[in-house]
Amino acid sequence: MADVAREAGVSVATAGRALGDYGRVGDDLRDRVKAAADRLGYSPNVVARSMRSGGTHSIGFVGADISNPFFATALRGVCDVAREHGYEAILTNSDDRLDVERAAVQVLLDKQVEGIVVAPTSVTDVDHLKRAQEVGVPIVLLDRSSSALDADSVVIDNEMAAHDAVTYLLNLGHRRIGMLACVDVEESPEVVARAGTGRLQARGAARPSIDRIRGYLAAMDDYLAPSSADLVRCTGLGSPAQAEREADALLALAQPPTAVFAADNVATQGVFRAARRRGLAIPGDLSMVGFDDLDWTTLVDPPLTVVAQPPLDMGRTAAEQLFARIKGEDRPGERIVLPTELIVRSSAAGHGAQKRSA
Amino acid sequence: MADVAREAGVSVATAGRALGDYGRVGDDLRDRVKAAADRLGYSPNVVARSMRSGGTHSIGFVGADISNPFFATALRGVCDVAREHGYEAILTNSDDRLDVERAAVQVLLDKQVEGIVVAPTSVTDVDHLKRAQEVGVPIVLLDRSSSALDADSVVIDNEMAAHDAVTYLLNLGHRRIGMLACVDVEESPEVVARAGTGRLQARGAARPSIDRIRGYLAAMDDYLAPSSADLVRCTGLGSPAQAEREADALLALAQPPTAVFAADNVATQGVFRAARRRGLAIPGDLSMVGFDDLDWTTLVDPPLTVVAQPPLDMGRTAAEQLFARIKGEDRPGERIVLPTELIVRSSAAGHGAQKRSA
DNA sequence: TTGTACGCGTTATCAT
DNA sequence: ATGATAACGCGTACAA
Repeated sequence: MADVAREAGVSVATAGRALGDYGRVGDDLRDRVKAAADRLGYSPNVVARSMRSGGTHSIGFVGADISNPFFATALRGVCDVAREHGYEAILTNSDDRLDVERAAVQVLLDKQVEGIVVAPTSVTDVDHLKRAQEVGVPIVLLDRSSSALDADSVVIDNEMAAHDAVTYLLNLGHRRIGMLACVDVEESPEVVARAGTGRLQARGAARPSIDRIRGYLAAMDDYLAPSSADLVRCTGLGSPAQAEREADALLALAQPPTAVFAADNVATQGVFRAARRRGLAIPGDLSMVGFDDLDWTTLVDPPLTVVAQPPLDMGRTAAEQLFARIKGEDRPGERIVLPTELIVRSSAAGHGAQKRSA
Repeated sequence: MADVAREAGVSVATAGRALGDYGRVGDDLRDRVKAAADRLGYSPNVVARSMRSGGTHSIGFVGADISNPFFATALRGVCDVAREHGYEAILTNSDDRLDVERAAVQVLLDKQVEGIVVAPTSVTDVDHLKRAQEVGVPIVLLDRSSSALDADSVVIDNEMAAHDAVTYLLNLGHRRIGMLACVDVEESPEVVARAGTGRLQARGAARPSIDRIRGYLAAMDDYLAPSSADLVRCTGLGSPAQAEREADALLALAQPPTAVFAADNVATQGVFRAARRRGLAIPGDLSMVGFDDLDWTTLVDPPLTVVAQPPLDMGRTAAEQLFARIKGEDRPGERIVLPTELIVRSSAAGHGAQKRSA
C-alpha cells in the first residue's frame, strides 16, 4: 500500500482513503490512486483491516448437522443474504451437543464474527449465547426461541402446526392416533397424566418436538380422544434406523393406532418404512401425516400429506434480522413466526363412520 | 494482554509465550500467566495473531449449491476434518456460475484462508484457482478434476460408473436405452457421429455428466446396441421440473427406450416422475438405473437400482489432502478416485429373450 | 529463561 | 482535502 501511494504520488493516508472508501478524497486523486493500485495488482489486506476496524465481514452459523436437508436449506438462505451484504458465513456443526455448541460459539467469537445465527441445542442453557451478546455480537435463534435470551428468533408455530395436523386426522374420524418424534436422547420428554384432570401433558424443556407433542395432546383433548403415553414415542436424533424401530413398536401395540402423526422428517421416514414392512397399506390400514415437505414425500406411493415449513425463508429471515442488528438497530428481541402449511395429499383417509370419542 | 502480563507480574513477551505456546517459558511462570488470564477472562485476539503469523485457521469451500444433498454431505465431511485440525470452513455457493465462483475465490483469498476445497464450475477455465496456488493457497478439486491445474482432486470414475450401470441394463437384455443428465445450460454437450465409424461420441469440456455420457456410449458400443442422439438428453441444472419434462420427451419418442439411465439425482427424480405420470410400470414397462444413493430411492416403489457415490468420504478425503498441503507437503497433484457401487434393487428387469444387437 | 522493542498493514486522529 | 503519525494486538529478533 505504501507502494501504491508512492506510485500515485500521494500519502498512504490518502491512498487508504481512496481504496477503502472512507474519509474525503478528491475525485482526481481517487482515480489516480485506483489506477496505481490496478497497475500494481494491489489488493488490500483484509486481516489488517479487520484488526484495525474490528469488522471482519463474517458471520457464524451453527446448526446440528448440515447434511440434514432442513439445515442445509436454511444455511443456503443465510449465505444468500450474507452475500448480499458483502459478508461470508463460517459454518459449524453442533451435532445437537451442548458442549460442542459452546466450543463452536467460542471459536466464532474468537474469529470475531459480527453476528451468529444459531439453531440452539438447548433453550435454557444459553450462557454462551448471552456472553456473545455481551461482547457485542448479536445472536439470532433459528428453529427454536428462548425466553432465557433477549434475542430475535425465527420459528414456526410448532404447537399449532401439530394441532392442525392432528385435528385433520381427528376430523377424518380417527381417534386412536399415534405420534413419533425425534428428540435429544439426553432430555427425552416425559408424557405424564396431570393431577386432577388426568389429562396428559408433556414435560421437558421447550423444543420444537415438545411443542409438537403439546399440539398433539391439545388436539386430542379437543376431541375427547383417549390418548395414552404409549401412543407418543420418541427416538434419538439423526438415526433413521432407530426411528423405524420405534415406529414399528408403535404399530405393534395391542391396540395399534389407526393413524400416526410423524413430527419431523426422519420420523416421517420411519413411520413410512415401518408401515411398509408390516405390509400396512397407506392410507387403507394406516393414515399418516408427516413433517417437512421434502421432495421424496411426493415421490412415494401414496404421496404424503405433510406439514410444510419454509426452511429457506427461515434462513433468509434469520440473516436479515441479524444484519439489522449488525447495522446497529437496537430493540428488544423479536419472535418471528413464519407460517406453516398442511399440504393435503393422499396418505390419510377417513376412518369409521364418524366414530365418537371413547 | 498487557493487563494479563501486569496481573501476572511478567512482561508481555512472557505472557504471550505462555498463552501462545511458543518459545521457552518456565513452568511456574506459565501457570501464573494462565491463571491471570483466566482471572481476567482474557482470550487472545485471533485476528491480530493472524495478521502477524499469516495463518487464519480457516479454509474455504465453494460448491454449486449447499442445499443439494451431495454438496451438503460433502461439506459435512470437510467440516469434520477441518475441526479435527482446529480449522473452520467458510462457505460459498457458486450456483455453477463461473463469474460467481471467481468472485468467491477472490473473497476467500482476501480473507486469507489457508486452503480451498472447490467443486469447480469449469475444468478448463481455472486461472483464478491457479492464482490461488501462486499466492500459496492450496486447492483441492472435488467432484471434478482438471488437467489444466496441478492440484489434488477427489472424484469418482464417472465413465466407469456409467459404463457399469448401462452394461447392467444391457445384460438384462435391453438394447434401446435412454439416458438423461443435468448439465450447465451454457455448455450443453453435443452428441455427434464420429466420421468414419459413424459411432456416437460426446463433445464438450470434461465434466462428470460428459464422462457419464461417454461411459454410456462405450457400453452401448460394446454390445453393438444402436444408439442415437435422440436417446441422450440433457437438461439444465437444479431444475427438477425441467428434468421431468425432458424425461417425458424421452419416453414420448416414436420408438421409446425400454430402459433409462439417469445420470444424477435430479435426473433420477425426473425419470421416475415422468414414468409414473405416463402410467409406465417400473420395471414392467420401463427399467431404470439412477444415480446417488439418496434415502428416497429406497422409499419409493419399487426401490431404485442406483449408482452410489460416497459424498461424505469425498468431502473428508478432499479436506485431508488439503491439510496435507497446508502442513507443507509438496508433490504433484494427485487424482484420487473413490469407488462407486452399483446397488441393485428392483427398478430394472430383464427384457426380451436375450435379444441380440440390431 | 526472561525482557525490550520493532514490525505486520491498515485505519483513525490530528494537524495543516 | 491532504499529509504525518499513532495505534490496533500479537509474534519475534535480539539483548540481557
